[in-house]
Order: sequence, then C-alpha cells, then structure tokens
Amino acid sequence: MTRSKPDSASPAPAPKASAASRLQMADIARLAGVSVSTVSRALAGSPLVNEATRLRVAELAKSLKYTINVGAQNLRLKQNRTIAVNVPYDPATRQHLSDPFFLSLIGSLADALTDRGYEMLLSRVDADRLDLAAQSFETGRAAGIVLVGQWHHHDQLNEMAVRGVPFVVWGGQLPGQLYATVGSDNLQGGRLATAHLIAQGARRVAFFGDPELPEVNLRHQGYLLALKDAGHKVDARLTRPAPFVREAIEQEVERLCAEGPRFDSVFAASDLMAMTVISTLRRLGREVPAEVRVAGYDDIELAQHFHPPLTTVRQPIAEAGQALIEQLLSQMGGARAQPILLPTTLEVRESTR
Amino acid sequence: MTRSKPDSASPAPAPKASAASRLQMADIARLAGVSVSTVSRALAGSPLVNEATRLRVAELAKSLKYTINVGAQNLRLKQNRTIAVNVPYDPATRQHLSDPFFLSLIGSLADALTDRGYEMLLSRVDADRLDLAAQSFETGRAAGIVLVGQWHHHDQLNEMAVRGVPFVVWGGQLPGQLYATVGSDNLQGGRLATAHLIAQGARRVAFFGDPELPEVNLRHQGYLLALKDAGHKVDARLTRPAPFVREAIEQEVERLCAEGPRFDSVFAASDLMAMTVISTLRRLGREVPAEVRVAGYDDIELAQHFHPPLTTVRQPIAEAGQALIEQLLSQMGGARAQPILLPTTLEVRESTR
DNA sequence: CTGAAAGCGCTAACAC
DNA sequence: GTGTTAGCGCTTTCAG
Repeated sequence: MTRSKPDSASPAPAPKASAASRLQMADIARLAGVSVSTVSRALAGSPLVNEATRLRVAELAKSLKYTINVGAQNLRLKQNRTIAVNVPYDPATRQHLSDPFFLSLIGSLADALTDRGYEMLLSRVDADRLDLAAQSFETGRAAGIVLVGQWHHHDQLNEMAVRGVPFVVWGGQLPGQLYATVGSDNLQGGRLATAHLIAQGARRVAFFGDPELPEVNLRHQGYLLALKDAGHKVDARLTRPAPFVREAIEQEVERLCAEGPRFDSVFAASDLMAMTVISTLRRLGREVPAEVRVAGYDDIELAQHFHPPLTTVRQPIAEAGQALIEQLLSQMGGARAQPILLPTTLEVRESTR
Repeated sequence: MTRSKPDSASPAPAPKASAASRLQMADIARLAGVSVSTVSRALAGSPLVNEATRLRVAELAKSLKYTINVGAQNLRLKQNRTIAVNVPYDPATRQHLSDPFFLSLIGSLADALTDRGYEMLLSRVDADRLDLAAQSFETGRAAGIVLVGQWHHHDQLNEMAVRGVPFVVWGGQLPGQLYATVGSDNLQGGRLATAHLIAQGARRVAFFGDPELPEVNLRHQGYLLALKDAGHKVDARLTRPAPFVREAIEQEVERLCAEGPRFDSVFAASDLMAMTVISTLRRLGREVPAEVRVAGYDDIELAQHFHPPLTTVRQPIAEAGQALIEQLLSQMGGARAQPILLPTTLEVRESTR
C-alpha cells in the first residue's frame, strides 16, 4: 500500500459532465404538466400540493428513476449532510489506514453516520498538517470533521478550534485543549494492564510505544502509576519508545533482549505492537507467556484468535463511533466542545497467564 | 459493531446552515476592489487577468482563508470529483467493514483516488440491494461508483450497467456480465493453494467457504481443478459451505472433526477464515501444521504474524485500488467496461509445512 | 392549491 | 484586462 506519487499529483485531465445531461426537475414538470415549483413541493411532501398531483409526480419520478440533485439542493438550502473523516498518515513512511483498530473505528463511524442520515467523506491527511483537514469544511464539502488520531500538533488543532471549524478528534485529552476529543480512558487502561501484569507476578514490566503520541503517553503514565501503586521502582530503560512500525518494534525487542535490562513482561501500546513483540520474542526463543507475559491495547478482532490469545485493554469501538458523531453533531448545533472519556475494560487471555 | 437501528432511521433534526454565512467570492471581490469575475479568474489562474491583481486577490484570499465553495463550483461546472465507495453488508447479521482485507482495499482505494485528485464518499449498502448504490450517482453526489464485493445479485449489477451507471466491482468475473469487475485470479489462486497442499503430501484437502459468492466459487473451482490435476478423487463432503461468520466456521470445523470425513488439510477461502479454523482445530487438540495443514486467501497483514504464520494466496492490494479506479475513470471517460484480472502469488509459510 | 420570479455561490461568454 | 450578465438545478417567497 505504499504509493510513490505525492499528494500534489497533477489533477489529471477533465472529469467534466457525467453522462449526457441527467434528468432534472424541469423534465418531470413538463411530463407531468405542472410547474417545477409544484414538482419540488410534491417531492418534498409539502401539504400545499394536491394529493392527486403529488401522487402523479411521485410516480412519474419513480418510474423515471429521477432523484433530486443534492448538489443544487444543498446550494439552495445552504445545508450539508456530509461529514469528513480524516485519517492521518505519517508523511515519512506514508503508512496509513493499516492498523485494524483504526479501520474498525472507521466502520463504526460509518455506522453512526448512516444511522443519522449523514454521509462520510473519507480522506487521508498528512499527520504533520492536520490543519489541512479543515479545508473540507472551508470549501463547504463537509459540515464537520472527524480526525482519527491527534498525533503531535496539538497546536494546529487548537488553532482550528479557534477558527471555528467544527471537529472532533479521536485521541487523548490534553491540558489546555480547545477542541473536543473522544477516546478511551488511556490512563486507566494503561494502569489496568500494568497492574494485571504485576498481579500475575511480573517484577520487571517493559513498556513499548511512542510516548510522543498523546494517547500512548497517557497509557505510559498509567503504566507508571501502576508501578508506583505496587511499590515497584521505575527503571526508565524499560520504557522503549518504538514507533508503530514493524521493523522498529522488532529491532527494539532484539535490543532489549540482547543488551538488557532484564524484563519479565511487556505492556505494548497497541495490539498490533503486542503481536509483533510476541512474534519477535518467539523468534528469539523466549516463550510467551511462560517466560514473558505480554499485554496489548485495543482488543482488535484478531486479538482473541492470536496464539496465544492476547490479554488486552478493550476500547469500546461501537460506542466510539457513536460518541464521536454525537459530539460533532452537537457541536455543529452550537454546543461547546466537550471531551468524552470512554471506559476501558481488561480482557484477560492466555498471553499473560 | 452491531447496530440496532435500521437504515431507515429518521433523518433527525436540522443540519441547516453551518456557521454564520461563510466568506464568499463577493466578499473578497469587494475587499480587493474588483468584480467577482476577476476574483474567479484570478483564483483559477486564468491568463486573462493582470498579474498584479491576480497576486493581490490570491493573497487576500489566503490571508482570509477563503476557499471556493465546491458545491457551487460543481453545480456551475457540471463536474464532480467524488467517487462513491460502497461496502455491502449482510442485512441479516449486519456484519460489515470487518474483514481486514476489505479494509485494506478501502485504504488502497483512498490512495488511488487522492493520487488522482478525487474524493471518496464511503458508505454501506445492503448486500441484497446492491442497486441502491446507484443512487449516489443518480443524485449527482458521485461521478462513479466502486462496489467492494458483488455478493449474489449479479442481475442487479447488470441492470445498473444497462442503466448507464458508471461503476466497477471488486469481485469475480461471471459469464454474461455487462459490468466491469476487478479481482484477483481466484481460479488460479485456488488452484495454487490446493496444489501446494497436495505437494506437501496432503491426500484429503477440505475446502471452507461459501460457494454462493462468485469469488469463493471460483476459488472452489480452482480447488477442484488442482485435485483433478493431481489425480485425486473429489469428496464432496470435504467442501464445507461456511459463511464468513466466526461461529458458523467454528461449528463447521467441529462437525467435520466429529463426524468426518477424514481430512489432513484445509484450504480456507479467506485468511480470517483460515485463522478461525486454526484456532478451532487447536482447541480441539489438532495441531497445525503437524496434523492438519491450513492455507488461506488474501494475505492480510496479520497472516505473517499469526502463529503459525499463514500460507496464503496473496492478492495485490495496492494494485487493486489502482486498477479499480483506473477502470472506473476510463469508463467515465466513455470507455467500455472491461474486466481486469490481477495476478495472485502463493506465500508459503509455516502453516503448511 | 399552483405558477412566476428571485437567488443559493460560482463561471463563462460577451461586451467594453 | 475587467465588468456585466446569464444560468448551473433547485427551493421559496409572493401573487394569484
């Protein structure tokens, strides 16, 4: 899925008029022997129009498969029922839309939107220029924006909020945040997972993840809290700042195994990461969970089918989509941006037993 | 991800005008002391406009963060740069957007579209009413349509083609097909996988999948061909028609193990299915690959991280998106619908050794 | 109850 | 070079 051409690709030839002039209101008005206004009213189900003519128009439209041109309708009505969902991609690796968790989240957003009669415009954004996501709002394409992941650039998001762009982001709550986030309780989740590892007898828990990302950072803080709760000493070398790239994770595991320090369990910031960690450990001859216990985060569908089935912190995906859309819509309705924290639960499976 | 409300949900309150009237061309015309037409030309980079004024207008627009209202622009230009991508969902189970393969395909489509300056409208369609997907074209929302999976209802698709709706579907090539499909060479893929199992010493290969689906059906035919190539007798009881639902697959595995017939390997119609089969076999105490060899189809990202790493037929995802869009665009440009077959390759891993 | 006319925000002849 | 004008396909006053 690595593409070579940059986003700034030439817009290509002409997409021009699609098909020889589509059917329009005037046509069915003529055919029905009424004026366009009547057709408009009839199709809108206005009580002003005679039931007989309403029916006639409706049937004519149906048999001719005529449907109102939403573009024109929206222009006239100044309304808009599409929401732009933006998935950040790392401009360096051009990796994107790859983590199953985000993909499920998109599915859940699609559900939530369809349920409310909205459409979803899906696109990618350069993770370093999250503010560009605002464009689909500014060009009138979308009535609101969902950002799937905040990455770095808290600042850009705050600036968007100041500009009055209606948007929500899936991510962690940050101090001084002017925009709305929806996310799982990352702190609590990290704490849960780590506490569980400790309860299983872990003495030296390693943390894998990129603490530059707000969400991961919160999970890391939860990890630290749990260590403190248990009276464990924190060994900073056990925090391994690996980005979400397979090779980097593998390397980090190899380094940790080779150079130390000693560790008897791992809390990984995502399931995908946990799975990679487990594969690598296995390749290096360390058994999971016998020698090293591993817990993940997300509870993606495959976590339970993995071998060993993965202990993980479950984020409620279906609710996530609902909450994101609800928050966005209420914001579009004039409400203030309000962060939402979704509860997490620990799914204990074989990988930590 | 199971939603309770049906699609026919009430369209909810009013989304009305977003924010107090956005900035528009007239505004920046006034501010620049020129007419709207000049602004329009300037922003479009027309050579008719004086370089000095062009610059002035451009800067004014930028500083005010003005962007052209695409809705109005499209209406006037009768153009449209959005493509609707529709993901069918099973109305019975309301399962959708769940198989990682389809999700990756969406990612690949997003890439292909962005590269060409198109936008992507993502929605679900009832798998039994694929023809409803045409609506986004008929309402002028989209200039063309991509259908991710043909399911049953070849007929509905043919009818859409007759109606002149520009669309492509990801799926298998069927006889008497009036529309364009893009898909991997399912027949060849099924043959490859099965032949490989036989080469590994398999004598009794079971097939898991729903042969009602054209793609799966082709994979099954490939399976039969490979058996014939090898001079094996076909045992119809080894074909297990399981839908893509986890519980159904587990049950089918249990039944096969309990009631026979005997089998020493499995070719599953998708990786997800293969993984479920493996987990179930393991639960029943049958080791993979020692006792049963298992091969899948798709080569999703997780196949290589699975334990054991999964032997599978790789479908070229990046090319898939490109091919779908290329085919659709050329169709929109007036070309005839032309099926495309993508090459498959066998990825041999531990699960069949 | 229905039609004529104006206008949503923009572009493209057609004048000057 | 730039402004004036008409009109994309629809909805909605405002008169009948």
